[in-house]
Amino acid sequence: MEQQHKRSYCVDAAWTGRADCSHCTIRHLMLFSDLPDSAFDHHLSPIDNFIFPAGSALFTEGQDDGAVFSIRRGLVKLLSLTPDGDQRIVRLLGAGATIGLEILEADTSYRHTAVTLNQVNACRIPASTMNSLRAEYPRLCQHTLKMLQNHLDRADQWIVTLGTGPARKRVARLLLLMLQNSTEPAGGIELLGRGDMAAIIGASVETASRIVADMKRRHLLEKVSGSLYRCDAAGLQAITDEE
Amino acid sequence: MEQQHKRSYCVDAAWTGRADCSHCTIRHLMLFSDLPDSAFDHHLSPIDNFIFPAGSALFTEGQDDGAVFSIRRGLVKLLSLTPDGDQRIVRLLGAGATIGLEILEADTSYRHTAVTLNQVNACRIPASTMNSLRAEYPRLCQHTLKMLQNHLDRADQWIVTLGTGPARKRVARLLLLMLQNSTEPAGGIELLGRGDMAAIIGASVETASRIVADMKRRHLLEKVSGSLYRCDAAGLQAITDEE
DNA sequence: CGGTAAATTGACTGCTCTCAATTTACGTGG
DNA sequence: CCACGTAAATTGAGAGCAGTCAATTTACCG
Repeated sequence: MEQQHKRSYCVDAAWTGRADCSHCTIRHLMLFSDLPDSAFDHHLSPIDNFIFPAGSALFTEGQDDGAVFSIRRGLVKLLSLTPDGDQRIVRLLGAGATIGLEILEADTSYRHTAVTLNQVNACRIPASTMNSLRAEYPRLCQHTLKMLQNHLDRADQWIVTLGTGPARKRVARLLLLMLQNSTEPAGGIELLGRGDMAAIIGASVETASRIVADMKRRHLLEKVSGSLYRCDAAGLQAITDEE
Repeated sequence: MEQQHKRSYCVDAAWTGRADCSHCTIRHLMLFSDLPDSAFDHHLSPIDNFIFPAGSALFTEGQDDGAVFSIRRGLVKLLSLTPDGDQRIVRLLGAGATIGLEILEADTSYRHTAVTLNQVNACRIPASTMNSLRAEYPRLCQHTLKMLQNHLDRADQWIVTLGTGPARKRVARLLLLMLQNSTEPAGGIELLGRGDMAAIIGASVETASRIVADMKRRHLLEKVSGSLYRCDAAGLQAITDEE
């Protein structure tokens, strides 16, 4: 477990304009999928759309921006500090996920630091807007429950599949997991940095690197371009099933 | 990681009678703390109170009893299966916790197997009762959100404090965690079985046993009676802070 | 093309796992 | 209350896995 230097993440997000939820192309999987178009007509606090470059922080642990973020495109990691001062990634979230829901409870702050892994398009929804909408549309509360439950399921799966067994199996399971959620065609995924992999499976950077390098040599991973790799799902599955 | 044989847990729970929520002595921390007394006057489906002996299953992964359980006394472990077929404990829950909330979402089954670690007193609340109460009292939905968020916080903490670092530190953190939640006086805790500890920290039974035995020799743990031990919080803290 | 950060590799140490053997604890029946 | 049987806990020995420290190599950005 290496001691990661706490770097300050840049926050030079580009404001893309006021969000137009009623015409959102992916509203079916978003936070407001249940609400009628009329719900978006008048708010006190506006919903804004941003594009964050890779490596920027949407929010920081302990802070309270008073807003949740709904991810439209890209990948976000949630970081927690270990007792030793290292950072551990406790979740990876992509399009359709809503993060920072914890601040809907009064007098709380963000539980994690949320950092983008690539270019991310996300809407910032003030907590006050959520609260007023919830008063008007009880179904929103139901939907929020569903999303929290989804986070919980992911957290439990994280413990069981990425926190158990030898490092090689954990990496293989991580790659298979990313393959499932990948938007790339034909078994392609954006390979994470070794430091991020290490912070996910709870191992050192060197261990993560050795395992990935070995998988490349065995042609379980083949470089396509940049960080895009095509991977052998059957071969990876064989690793998780070993013994 | 040892291959645990799937034993069938006994389910010989004793029915203690119809629950009387309006006179519940610990209602302030229970599921229905927000509701007025009048809410409990008439339900289609009854709320029952049970006493489960140690080692019995409240519910099983994949099953759907259509009820949540509110724990009044005792300790419950939530088990998940790893890809290797072993079992991993993903949460420990005591008085005031409500488990099985996932079945409130339509057409789902329990995500874990819930097994009692000692004698447990719990109320069984049918999902239908929850749903009708929620329609009547919007605050219940709020409160359910709060409880789910609490589960999520515990899961994240689990990953970070019990899934990271060398085994000795994990055990020390586990003991400190149990000490916090302990109802025993003066640093006393009910020590878990080595198998359970191993399933929590993700190590073999032998490793857990060696660490605990060593802690006893170093007088960080002193037997009081049965599985009740008094532990040296400062000494344990020193272990988590090592290096 | 240089400069920096990331990835890889090597060497070595220490931790954890597995397999096996005891030892201890506990509930049951005599 | 004691003997017995079973399950849990402990301990030992050896192999393999993972961590650390340090050196290179590679990738990427002006």
